[in-house]
Amino acid sequence: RTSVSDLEVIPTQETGTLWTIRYHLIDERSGLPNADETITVATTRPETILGDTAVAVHPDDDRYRALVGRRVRIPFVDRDVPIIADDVVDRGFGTGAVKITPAHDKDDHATGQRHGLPMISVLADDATINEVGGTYAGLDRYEARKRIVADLEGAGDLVGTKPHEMVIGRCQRSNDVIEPRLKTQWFIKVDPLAQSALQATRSGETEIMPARFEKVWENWLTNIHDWNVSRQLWWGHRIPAWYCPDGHVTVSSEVDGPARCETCGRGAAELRQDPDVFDTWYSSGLWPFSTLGWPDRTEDLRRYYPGTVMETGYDIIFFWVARMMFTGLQFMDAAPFRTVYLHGMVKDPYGQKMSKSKGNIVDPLEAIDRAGADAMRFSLLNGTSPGNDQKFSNERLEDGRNFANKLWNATRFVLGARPASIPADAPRREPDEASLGAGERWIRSRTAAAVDAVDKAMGEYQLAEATRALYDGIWSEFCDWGVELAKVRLADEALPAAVREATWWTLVESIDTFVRLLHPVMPFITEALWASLPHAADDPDLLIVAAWPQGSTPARDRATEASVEAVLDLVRRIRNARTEAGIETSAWIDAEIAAPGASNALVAELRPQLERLTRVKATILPADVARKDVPGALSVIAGGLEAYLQPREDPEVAARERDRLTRELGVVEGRLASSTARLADPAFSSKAPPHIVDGARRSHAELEAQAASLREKLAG
RNA sequence: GGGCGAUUGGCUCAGUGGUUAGAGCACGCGGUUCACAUCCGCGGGGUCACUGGUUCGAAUCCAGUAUCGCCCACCA
Repeated sequence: RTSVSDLEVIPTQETGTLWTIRYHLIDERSGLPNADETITVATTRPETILGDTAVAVHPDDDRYRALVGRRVRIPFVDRDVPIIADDVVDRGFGTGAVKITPAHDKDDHATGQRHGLPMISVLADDATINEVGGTYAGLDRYEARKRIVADLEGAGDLVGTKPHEMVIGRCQRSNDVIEPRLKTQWFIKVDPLAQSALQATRSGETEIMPARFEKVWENWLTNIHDWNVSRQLWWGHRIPAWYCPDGHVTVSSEVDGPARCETCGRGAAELRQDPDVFDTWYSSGLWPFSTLGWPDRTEDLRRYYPGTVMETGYDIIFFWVARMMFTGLQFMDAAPFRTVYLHGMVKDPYGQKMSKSKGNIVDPLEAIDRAGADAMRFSLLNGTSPGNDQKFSNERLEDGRNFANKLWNATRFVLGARPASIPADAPRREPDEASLGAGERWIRSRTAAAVDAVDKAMGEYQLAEATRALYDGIWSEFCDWGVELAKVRLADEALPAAVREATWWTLVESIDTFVRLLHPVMPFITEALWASLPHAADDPDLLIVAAWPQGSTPARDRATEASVEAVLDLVRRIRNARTEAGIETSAWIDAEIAAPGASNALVAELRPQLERLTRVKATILPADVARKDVPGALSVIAGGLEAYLQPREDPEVAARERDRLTRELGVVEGRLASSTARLADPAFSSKAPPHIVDGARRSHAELEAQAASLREKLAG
C-alpha cells in the first residue's frame, strides 16, 4: 500500500465493462430530481459515482448545449452537481456525456481543477469505500462496484452494459490495479533537472549510444511530469523532513534531524520525522557518486567522477539513467558519465520478454552448468548489435562452448609442441626474426590485424564485431591455417633448432595475444590458459592485470599476407578439385605447380606445407613457366598460380574434370560479361573514383586470363 | 494518437554506397593425417519484405506501403 511514480504504472490492455447510466436532472422549480428528464453517461468505474462532482459535455455538442449549467442528482449520495462544458470530452465516445470524479481519475482531476469542482475522495487506503459512501462504506472497491451496478439496475437507471477494450494501469511490481488518489506526497520538481539533463546530451557532455535513443531521451524529458518520490514502504532512505505538532515542516540534512522547527522554534524532542522513504530509483540515482564516498570529497570521488561509460539496458533509461543524470548534475555539477551505452534485452528462444509470471525465464546458472560462464558471455555478445534485442538459444550457447573448446585445444597443442631445445620453464621470448618463414610472418601479421580489428571495434562499442574478429582470427586463421602451416616446421627434425624455436615462439606469441584480447569476453578460460603459457619477466601474475596488446605489434606485413593468401587459395582449390574429381581423401597424388615470377620462391618455400595440406606430392615448375599443358591432369587455377594434379588411372575422373572445368568457365564468363559491361560504361570510368576503376580493370584482366586458360584446357 | 526498431539462406543473426551479400547452426558427401568428432575437408542453399526515387553503382541513402515487435501518451 504505497504511492508509486508514473513510470511504475504499466498500462495494460484489458477487456472491462462500459456501463451507461442515467442521471436525473434537477427540476429548477422544485429542486428535486426529475423522473423523466435525464442525461446518460458512460463509465467503466461505477463505484466512483460516489465521488462525482460534475457531468461534462463538449461545448459544441448540440445534443447537450441546452443542458449546460443545469444540475443533476448523483444517486446514492444525493449530491447535486453541475453539467459543465469542456472540450476534453470526446463527442464520439459513449454518450458524449461523462461523469467527473476529480479525486479518482487523472483526467477528471485536471477537469475539476479547471472548473473549480470539489474533489471528494471515496476510498480509504485499503481500497474500501470510506464513510462518504454511506451504505457502501467498508466494501472493497470491486464489491462496491457490483452492488452499485445492481442497485442502479434496480432503480431502472442502468441503461446498458457492454464489454469494453480499455487500458488499465497496473503496478509494475505487484500487478495490482493502480488507484489514482488525492494524497499529500513528496514530489521532486523535475523541470529544472530535466533541462540540465537535456543540456548535457545536447552539448555532447554525455553521449547516448546507439544514437537513436537520444530521441527517446529528448521526448521523455521534454514532456516530463513532477516525480513522486514518497513511498510508504519499510525499507529505503527516509525522507529528511520533520514535522512539529503544529504541522510545520523542517527539512534537514542532519542525520539526527534539525535542532528546532524552523517556523515556530519548537525543540527537536517535539519533532517527528516523516515516516515515508524515497523511491528506490531515487536512491539508485545517487549511485555514481554515493558509491565513491559522497558527500565526503574523497580521493575516489575526485578520481572516478564523472565516469567514462554507463552500460545498461535500454529499458531503464528513464528509471535509472535519467535519475543518475538528475542527481549527478544537481549534486556534483557534472554529468555522471561521458557515454551511455544501451544494450538490448535478452528474450526467450521465441522472442518473448522473459517474465516470472509467464515462466519463460532462462536461468543463467543452468546455461553456465551446461556450457560454462565464458561460453554464455561469448554467446550473449557474439552476433548482436548495440541496442537490439536478442533471443537466447542453446545453439548459440553451443557456439560459445565449442569456441572455448577450440581455444583450449589449440593452446594445449602449442604447449605440447615445444621443441626440446627450449626448456619447459623458459621465459617468454620474441621469435628470432631471421629464422621466421613465410607462414610465421603470415601468422604474426594476421594476429596484428586481429589486434587492430578488436581495438577498432571496442573503440566504437561494436562488441559483437570484436568477438567476431576474435572468433575468425583464432579459429579460421590461427587454427585452420597458422597452426597447420607451423606443424611442418615444428615436426621437421632436419631443420636447425633456431628455425623450430622461432616457429614455436611465433605460435606462443599469437596465442598470448589472442588470450589477452579475449580476456574481457571470456575471463575464466583465458586466465587459466595464460597461466600455462611462458611469460616474460615483466608480465604480472594474472592476465586480468596484464598489458593490452599494442596495435600492429608485430607490424602488419601486407605483402606477406597477400602472397601467402595466394598459396592458401591454391590449397583450397586443390582440395576442391580433388573432392569434385572423386579422389579418395587419403590418397597421395602427384602435381606440378606453375608459380611464375616473384611467387616462385614463396611457393617453393611453402611446398612442404602445401603438400601436407593437400595430400599432393608437388613439383614446382621454374619461375618462367606461367602455364603448362599436362595431358590427363586436373587443372587448378588460383589467381596467378596453377596446379596440375595427376590422378591415378580412372576413366571417370577425366569426365568429371571436364564437367568441373566447363562449370568453372561458365562462372568466369558470367563475371567477365558483367565486368565488360561495367567497364564499357563511360559513366562508370568517368564518375567512379580512380581506385575503384583500377580495381575493376585489374580483376577484368585476371578473369580474362582465367577464361583463356580454361578454354585452352577444355580444347586440349 | 505519436515515436522507435525489425523484415537478408530452413533456423538464429552479422553486414550503412563499390567487383561474386557473409557467419554459426541445420542439411548433403567424404574423413582412424600425431590439439580438438564440442573436430577436419568439400558442397548445396538467398530476385536482401514490397513499390518508387537518388546514383556510374543500392541489402546499404530517400519517400511510401505491408507485417511483426517495443516505447511513450489524460478517451470515461
